[in-house]
Amino acid sequence: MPVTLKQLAARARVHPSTISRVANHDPRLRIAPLTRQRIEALLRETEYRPNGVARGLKLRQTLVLAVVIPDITNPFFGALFRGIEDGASPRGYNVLLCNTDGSPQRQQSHLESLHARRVDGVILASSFLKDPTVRWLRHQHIPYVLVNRYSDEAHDPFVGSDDLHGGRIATAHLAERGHLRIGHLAGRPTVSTGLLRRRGYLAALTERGLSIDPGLVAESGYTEEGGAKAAEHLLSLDDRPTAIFAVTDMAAVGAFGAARQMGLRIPEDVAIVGYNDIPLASRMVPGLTTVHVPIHEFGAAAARLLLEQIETGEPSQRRVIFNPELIVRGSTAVGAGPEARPPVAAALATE
Amino acid sequence: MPVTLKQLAARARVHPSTISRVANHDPRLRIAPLTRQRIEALLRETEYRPNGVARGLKLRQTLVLAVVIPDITNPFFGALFRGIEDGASPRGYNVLLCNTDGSPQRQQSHLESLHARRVDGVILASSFLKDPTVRWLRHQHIPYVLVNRYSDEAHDPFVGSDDLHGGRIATAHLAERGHLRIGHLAGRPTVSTGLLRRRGYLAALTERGLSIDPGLVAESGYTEEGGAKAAEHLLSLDDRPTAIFAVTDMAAVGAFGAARQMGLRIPEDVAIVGYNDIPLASRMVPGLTTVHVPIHEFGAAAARLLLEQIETGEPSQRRVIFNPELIVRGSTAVGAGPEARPPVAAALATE
DNA sequence: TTGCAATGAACAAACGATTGTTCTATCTTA
DNA sequence: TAAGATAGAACAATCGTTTGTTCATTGCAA
Repeated sequence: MPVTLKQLAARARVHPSTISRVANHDPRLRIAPLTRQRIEALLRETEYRPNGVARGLKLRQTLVLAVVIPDITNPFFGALFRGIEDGASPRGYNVLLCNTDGSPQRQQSHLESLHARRVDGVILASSFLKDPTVRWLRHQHIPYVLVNRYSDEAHDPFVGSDDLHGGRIATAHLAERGHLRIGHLAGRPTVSTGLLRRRGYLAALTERGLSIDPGLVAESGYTEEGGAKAAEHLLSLDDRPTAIFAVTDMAAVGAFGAARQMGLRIPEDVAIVGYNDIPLASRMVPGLTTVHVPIHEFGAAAARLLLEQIETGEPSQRRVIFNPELIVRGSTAVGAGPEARPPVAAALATE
Repeated sequence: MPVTLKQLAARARVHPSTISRVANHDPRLRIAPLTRQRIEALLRETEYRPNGVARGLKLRQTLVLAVVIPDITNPFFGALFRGIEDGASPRGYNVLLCNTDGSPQRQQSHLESLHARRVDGVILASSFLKDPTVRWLRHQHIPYVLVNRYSDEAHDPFVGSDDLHGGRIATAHLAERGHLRIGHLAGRPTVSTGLLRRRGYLAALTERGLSIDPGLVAESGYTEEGGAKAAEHLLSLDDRPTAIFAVTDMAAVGAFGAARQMGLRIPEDVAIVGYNDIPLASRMVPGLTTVHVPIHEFGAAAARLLLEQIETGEPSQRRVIFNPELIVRGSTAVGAGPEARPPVAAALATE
């Protein structure tokens, strides 16, 4: 068992409080130089470290944060977590990681457990629009920050990107490449990123005078499997899209697989754009054109916002919005669009 | 502030201990049915949850585990973490995640911090051979399990794969494909996986009667960048290898990039084998031949071993070793080896 | 020598739970 | 009816810190 203040006090023949004051460099402490030296030597010799649990009880702060995400296996959240840890660790915080797999129930039960542990704050990257869990967090006065997805436009501290704009530039890029039938692998409209990127997609179509075909929007969710399924559906349509904007890179990866499976070439037969610019995007062959967002920065900024609230004791409503940026790679290569070579379906359609 | 036992006691006009006993279903409690009902109603009404910090102090257990890894951004560790959480979460544990970036100093400072927090146990996936940090863990009587890498052959509870065998079958596979000059992107010999997979590589060469050329072993570490650099070096040699066994998939991914950069085709000009079978491996083009290990199982087994120690209070020395399995994919495709088409360097060498 | 200010350190009350022990009625039983 | 058993709940110590307050010395000035 690690040494306690009381044991040290016994050895030094002083009161535990005196040891505590020496260890904490209490400025109000008046102490004889010799006594101080004796105690300091003892502290070093025993490598005394205060019991964090007892300290947490007394000081009402645990120096623990929690991060709640859908799935750490998704590279997006790996990078996000690093950003958070890199922001929080130097300030003495440790970080709990909780995966929800997208289940609201697991999210709520994780949060209740975290609350019982008295974590100092929570970063939530798995929130839904109008999420009761977020309201619960607010109601419990637990400091929190939403990241990537928001829940309620105005009231939550939030770090993310302008998803509407991101969806728009991704889709506009495909339109500029000459694509007329652009499909969308969509997130659920109950999630802000899903809703906004879809809106951006629709806005871009309208702005370019392209017709909107609801049949070209397929809900994929944010996973590779979901992306593969939804893409397979779209690409099996009689007049299939010549291009697809996927709500996330992982969905795009699924679409890559589905297209390959169906013998379609990328970008010749179908162009694909993703979202997030995870490291995998640049490693694919061809490279995945995608909307870049500074994932690590998301995490770092979220940590900052959270620590700020913890330190001031005031809930914040600050929103940090990064500007998404299109990164063009091979999956939408020039000269491969429909203007260069009419896709199979288009050719058939002229019969 | 959440409600406390004392406040509830005041409202119910009983002693706090009575509330505690009702809340915990203390079997030794004798209580009037009406009083019990009154208290139970109060507990439900106020949604009382005991303060985990106070509970931790009194019971000397925090229900928190910690996972220490090099970098969660590496997909291997993402899957590992999920395995751990899936094993620990149903038992009421939350899990702290700490990244070391391979630095022994960060590892040690993380562990000291975790110890001060009185985490119930630690899963360490970033240990070195003869790691002073591991000795420190043992000395502090902190329950721990090493995973993937071990530190000291006999004395630590460990979950991993037979790396010697894995390195051997990976290399043997390349030899069977007809490769005579097989390079190795190696891990540092101060890490068990690095050392053993290298030994496996050497053993396979010897067994196949192939000559051992120390110049064909380049230290890459476990990152993509390291793999790229080391591969570039090997592939620039006058008599460059026609095949490469990389110590991990991430290093292999780096090698993929380097080969591409140099205009070499995979597998025609250079065949590549990785290790771990991360999801990325099957998504590469061509698919990456690799040594499969059950990563999620690693995590689940490590959690089991750790919880077992925590519950019995006895340090364990159990070792769970999984059998690695070769997964053959396009990066070592048949008919593309040197017997089918002499690689450039070999052709030049005949001049 | 008395009185008062420093000085140096002990005291004690939290923080919020858990749990062995003790106390006080009430009820049996002889 | 007195003694003992039992039910029902209070008491109190403890986990290891932190921190406002109090207490004893000593030193110095009057």
